[in-house]
Amino acid sequence: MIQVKVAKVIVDVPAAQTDHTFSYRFPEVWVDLIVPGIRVVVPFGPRKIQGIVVETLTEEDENLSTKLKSIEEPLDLTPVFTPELLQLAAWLSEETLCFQVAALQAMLPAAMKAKYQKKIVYNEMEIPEELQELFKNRKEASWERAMELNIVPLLQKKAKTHELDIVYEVKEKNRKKKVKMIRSKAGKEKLQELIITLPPQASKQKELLQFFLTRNESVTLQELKEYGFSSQSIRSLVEKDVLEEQSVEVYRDPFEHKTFEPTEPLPLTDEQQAAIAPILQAVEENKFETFLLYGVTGSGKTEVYLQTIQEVLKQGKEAIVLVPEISLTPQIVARFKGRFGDQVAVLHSGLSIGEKYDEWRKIHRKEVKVAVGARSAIFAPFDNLGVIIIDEEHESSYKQEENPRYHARDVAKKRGAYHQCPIILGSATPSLESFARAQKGVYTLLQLTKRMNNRDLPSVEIVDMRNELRDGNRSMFSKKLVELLQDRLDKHEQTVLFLNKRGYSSFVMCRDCGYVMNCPYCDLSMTYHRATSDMKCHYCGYHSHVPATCPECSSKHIRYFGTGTQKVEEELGRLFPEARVIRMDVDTTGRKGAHEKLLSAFERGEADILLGTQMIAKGLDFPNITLVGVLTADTMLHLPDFRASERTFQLLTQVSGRAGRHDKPGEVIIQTYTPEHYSILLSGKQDFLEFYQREMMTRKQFQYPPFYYLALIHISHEDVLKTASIAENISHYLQKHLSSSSIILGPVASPIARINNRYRYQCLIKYKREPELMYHLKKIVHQFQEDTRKNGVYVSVDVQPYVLM
DNA sequence: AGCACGCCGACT
DNA sequence: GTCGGCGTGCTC
Repeated sequence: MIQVKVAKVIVDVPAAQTDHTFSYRFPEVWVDLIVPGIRVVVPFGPRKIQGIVVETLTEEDENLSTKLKSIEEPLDLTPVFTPELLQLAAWLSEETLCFQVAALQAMLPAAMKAKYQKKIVYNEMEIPEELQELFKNRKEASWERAMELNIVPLLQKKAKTHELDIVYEVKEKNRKKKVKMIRSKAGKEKLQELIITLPPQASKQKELLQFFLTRNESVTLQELKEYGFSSQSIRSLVEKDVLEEQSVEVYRDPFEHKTFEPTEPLPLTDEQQAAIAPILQAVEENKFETFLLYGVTGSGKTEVYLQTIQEVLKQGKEAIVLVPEISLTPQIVARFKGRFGDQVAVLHSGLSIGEKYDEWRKIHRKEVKVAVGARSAIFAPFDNLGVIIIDEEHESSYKQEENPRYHARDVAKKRGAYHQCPIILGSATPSLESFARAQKGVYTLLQLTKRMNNRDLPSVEIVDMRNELRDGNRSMFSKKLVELLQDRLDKHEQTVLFLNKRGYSSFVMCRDCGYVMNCPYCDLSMTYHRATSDMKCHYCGYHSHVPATCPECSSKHIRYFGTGTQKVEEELGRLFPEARVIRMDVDTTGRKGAHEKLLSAFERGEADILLGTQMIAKGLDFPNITLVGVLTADTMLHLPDFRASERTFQLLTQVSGRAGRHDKPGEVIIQTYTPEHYSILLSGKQDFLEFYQREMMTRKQFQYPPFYYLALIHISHEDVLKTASIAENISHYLQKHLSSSSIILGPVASPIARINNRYRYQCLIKYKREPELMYHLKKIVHQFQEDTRKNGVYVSVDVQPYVLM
């Protein structure tokens, strides 16, 4: 009996019908190459696609397996997934109900996602007249060109007779960056000899030889050119076999022009000492334990992380540090690079696809031991983890809002259990979920209650804007804030002004009838864009001109509610003409590196006031900031979201923490229309514990996390009635199959009732214990995914959702 | 997802 | 009669 090598492959086709392994044979010579975790190209129907090998086995050849197609080629030399990550992907797709490919894809840098290209290859000698236009004397042409020329049917006909073939190619998106290096192939004597024997007119070549007499290592082509050598003379010597040209793979270095000040471990305070001791013990004992490091802003959490990592490295293990997307400022990178130098890889959204790929490869090749990055860095392909740290653990950016809808915290726990290593969740304002777990003893609570060097927390004043209005102040700056701003300008100290833009998008309204322009396809008001001076829908991309008159009442009184940062900036200019203002928002930080540039300009004191949105709430740590102003504290408080209070408290506390972190004491002004609300009141006192108690009562009363778990089901369809009826069916199914202790809300129309002309309904499940839940959810999704194409219904599930819209 | 195959309407 | 519309089923 003949034995056949078979690989089970997950193919790169995200669809319900292909969400399983496909078996392929592969030749004996590839046994060492085709292993679980490697990417391959496989034939799939008429095309070639990428796949990931998840298992290999040897089978007896019983005709059956001879029918299998064969793997086309491997795409990697070593597996890109460790066995642990393959296992993790399987778990992830189970837990988040996503396709297996989606889970696997989420673990790789974007550069490794396959790109497909369709092309036409001509097989016979003479290209006929009617195809000249397409092929232009070459044997290959792109499919796009054929489409342009409108000759696809002709080509399909010719493909049947194999006069030509339609070929499907797999291409990698990103190539490795290579640099041309030149080195001498000959010995010194040979070079000397050539300098003498070459004809006198080859003077440049002689100079080049002279150069290589003094430098016998490789030199980059670029460097040679900088010395004034031409590619012509280099080429001549390469042809003479004296010099050699080789392509050497290099990393793109996002921090090329930056030096990181090396830092030494700082002496720990008693509190820090007490906090780090149990962590170090867990590291030493290889114990999987989750710590919640609750430390007020400026209490030195980072130093605890750094010294933990130091211990982990000493044991020859690796560390992952997660930081929230936007806060990964150079400041934080600098602290890790400064302590651990080139042992650190940085993975975050500010890097280009190529740069991320290179940083990822450093981990893959075991050239670094620490990965610092945003959410997806939790999948760093380490195989001997010693600790996982999640800084600002309450941040919502740790939850991915598209498939796979995972929370990095859950993945961290899964990996921690596998590697038997501790997890540290750090925050000045922990999420209620985490703090409740710490209270119950599921997590180990560690506290840092004092700021470094016993600096006081900034004094916070809450200003009631209703009083301001009553007193005739209609501007967005309270008298107190204006006063303090002037004071800081006089003292040459810096101010951070924070504008919570959410719920404030710039819309256009008719002042006579109150008409607001809505997107015709989505139930949303459209946003005004000053740059293009048109209206745009942020969900479907539809845009149109701003009407000159109101479409409803023909009034000419159309008003732009473009509140945002631009307007504040204008008003600042009016109030303080001498003030230098840096504005940070999506408009000014759009380009790569802009974010960083603005911040460092502010750090150098090139501006007096930094004005911005969410993005400036965290990570800022400049000594000269002594005033923080929050212009509208309550804009996010009234969002239809059970976490609105929590988010408000967290944000205000974080922002306040920006002031007075160094020698000078800080002041904070919080402007609000609801000063009596506990999340505003308590953030002013920086009293997390009190806030926690109050908010827990509310959550208990309204049956929300952490007292209940959530699962949200979305249903969408072009037809409202159809959507509602499917939602109704799903709700019935749940009522029938879930335990009576679970609460099923809905079906109701989603807060955004229509996007892209599809109506949206949702069902929210609140549950405490529901062992069969995943089974039922899977069943629901499968049932309706099955006829997605038949009837256009789309059903998706978000387990433990963060956004309920 | 893509692609091919197949079955119906409006054109040379 | 054929070109091309998109409904349906399959991909190891």
